[in-house]
Amino acid sequence: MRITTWNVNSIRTRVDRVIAFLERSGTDVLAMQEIKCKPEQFPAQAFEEAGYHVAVHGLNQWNGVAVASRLPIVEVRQEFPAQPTWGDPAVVEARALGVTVEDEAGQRTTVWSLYVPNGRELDNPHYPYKLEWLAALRAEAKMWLEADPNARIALVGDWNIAPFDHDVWDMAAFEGATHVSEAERAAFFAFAEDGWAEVTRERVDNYTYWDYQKLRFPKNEGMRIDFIYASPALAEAVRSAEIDRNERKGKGASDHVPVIVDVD
DNA sequence: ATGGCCCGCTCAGCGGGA
Repeated sequence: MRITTWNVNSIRTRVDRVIAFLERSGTDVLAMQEIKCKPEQFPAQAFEEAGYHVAVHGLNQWNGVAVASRLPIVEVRQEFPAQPTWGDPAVVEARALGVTVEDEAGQRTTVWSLYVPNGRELDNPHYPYKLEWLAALRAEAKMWLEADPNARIALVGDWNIAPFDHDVWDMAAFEGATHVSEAERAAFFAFAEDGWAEVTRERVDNYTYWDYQKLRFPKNEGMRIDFIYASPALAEAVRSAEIDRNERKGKGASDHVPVIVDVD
C-alpha cells in the first residue's frame, strides 16, 4: 500500500495536477493539507472518476484537510479530541482528519492528515497555539497506541517544523523565526518518546517545501517540514520512502511536494 | 534548467503562508 502526504495549497487550483500525480504514482491513500475550501467546493467528482473515495474537512478558505483512498473508507474522524481552538470566536480549525481504510484482507490502516499551525512569529499568539496543538495531539495519539498497540496508524502532513538545522538551507535566515525553535523541535521529537517512528528520515534526504519567493526552488533553498510518523506496527511494515521533488517544477506547482511511503 | 510569490475573497487590497 502506497501512502502519500501532500500540502496541495488549494485543491481547486491544483486538482488536475493532483489527479495526474495519483495516477502516475500509484498512490492508494493520499492525505492532503491546505485544501482551502469547504466540502461542497471540493472537486470530489474528479477523484471519484479516478477511482478514489474522498473524505473532506474544511470550514472556509483557510486550512482544510482531506483524504482520498482507493481502498474503502470505513471510518472518518474530523478533529482530534481536545484539539485546541483559535481566534475570537474560538474555532476548532480544519487541521486534522482521521481516515481508516480497509484492504481486501480486512486489514485496517488509519491515516491522520494533519496541518500543524504555522506559529507565525515567536511573539505571536499563534506560536503558543502551535505548541498547545502539538501537545494535545501527542496526548491523544499516545492514547491511541495504548488502546491498541498493534494498530496501524500514520500521523502525516505538514508539521511546520524543521527538526534539524540541515532541514533548512541556511539557519542564519531563521534567526528568531518559527519552525526551528527548540520548543517546536522538542514538541516534534516528543512523539518518538511515545513509540511513534518518523519513517521518511532514514530513507530519503530532501527538502519538502520551497517558498514561491526569491527563486527559492531554482536555488534549492528549501525546508524539510512534511513528515510521516508511524505507529510501531505500521513502521515495521514500511518498505521505502520518496520525496517527489519533480512536483515542485513548472507552472502551477504547490510550494510543497508529495512525501510517499510504501508499506506491506 | 526548475525561474523572479501564490492562494481566496472580493474587485485593489489584504490576511495568511513559512
